[in-house]
Amino acid sequence: MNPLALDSQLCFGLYAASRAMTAAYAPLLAPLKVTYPQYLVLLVLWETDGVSVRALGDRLALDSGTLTPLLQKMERAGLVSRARDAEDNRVVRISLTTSGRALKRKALNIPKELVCHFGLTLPAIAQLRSQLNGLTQQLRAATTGSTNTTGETS
Amino acid sequence: MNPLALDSQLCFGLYAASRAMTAAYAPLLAPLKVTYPQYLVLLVLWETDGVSVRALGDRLALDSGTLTPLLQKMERAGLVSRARDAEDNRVVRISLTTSGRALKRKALNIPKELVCHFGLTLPAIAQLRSQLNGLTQQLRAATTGSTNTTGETS
DNA sequence: TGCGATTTAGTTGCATACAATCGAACTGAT
DNA sequence: ATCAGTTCGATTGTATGCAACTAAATCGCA
Repeated sequence: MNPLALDSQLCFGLYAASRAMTAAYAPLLAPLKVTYPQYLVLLVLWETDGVSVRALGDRLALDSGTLTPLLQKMERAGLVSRARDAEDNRVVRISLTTSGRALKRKALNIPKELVCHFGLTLPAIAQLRSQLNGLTQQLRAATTGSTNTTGETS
Repeated sequence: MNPLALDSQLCFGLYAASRAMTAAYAPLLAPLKVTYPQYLVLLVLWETDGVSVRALGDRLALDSGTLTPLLQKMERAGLVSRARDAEDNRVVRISLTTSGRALKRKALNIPKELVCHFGLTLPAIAQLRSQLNGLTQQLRAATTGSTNTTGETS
């Protein structure tokens, strides 16, 4: 069997599924006037308002090169405010505006609407998500810890 | 339970896993001097040389807006050649150069190297891939078919 | 045989991703 | 206090993705 067959690659399965998922979100996010990554930022802020750019980046696995322009757009859109931390002037804290908080109500039914299209049961989704999280952990360990070829879980 | 909890979202699991996978490929692709999407194009061409841009796009779920500049870069890099089809002058066929074909040998061990980092068994990978493919199908059906709820093929 | 609809690649504009780098702000050992 | 080292967010440059549109070529039906 060809080890380089496209359809045998888990990487391509992930890549295709991830983009298909983003495309599936697009029509649901359009009424909120936010993009998919902006929606992810909102998910974090709706859980924990006032996080630093750094904490946001840790949570979403995105760096400042991606987040800074994205957050500036959200600020211009009136969804969040950005302010230097008084304690530590290096830190920029992101806070929801009234408008950003209000958007949560319009987003509440998005998960349900999507699940309707999944063709999967809720437990199957949870199990898949769990597998993906495990895979992500393994990949990150293998990538950043590339000095460690022994396969240790650290 | 909060339906908008970031960690409960399958979408984020996919998004994070996909990017972690791309990051894991980076060091393995660096010696080949290709990016991850360019590697996917090569996987297709190593299977079927001389495909049209359209067929390539169908296979990878990418449109000409993404593929055209990417293929032009690969042409400048000497990996592929692009030529109009004599039969149908709208079609551009992508063919591997000698250099592009030779690269396959250097790529042969990439899948094995990555599996070593997965922390998953081969059957588990195959099963995960299968689930992801099914999910992708469902999402595409739900997305493209959303404008047309009547079941028309147009 | 015309000719409007369709198909194909290319182009443009916008929004991520991410590596590399920068400058300002903080930290800790001296 | 001081200064090398670190952390933080911003900036720059490159490479996707994708929607919307264009131009050329082909198709199909009256």
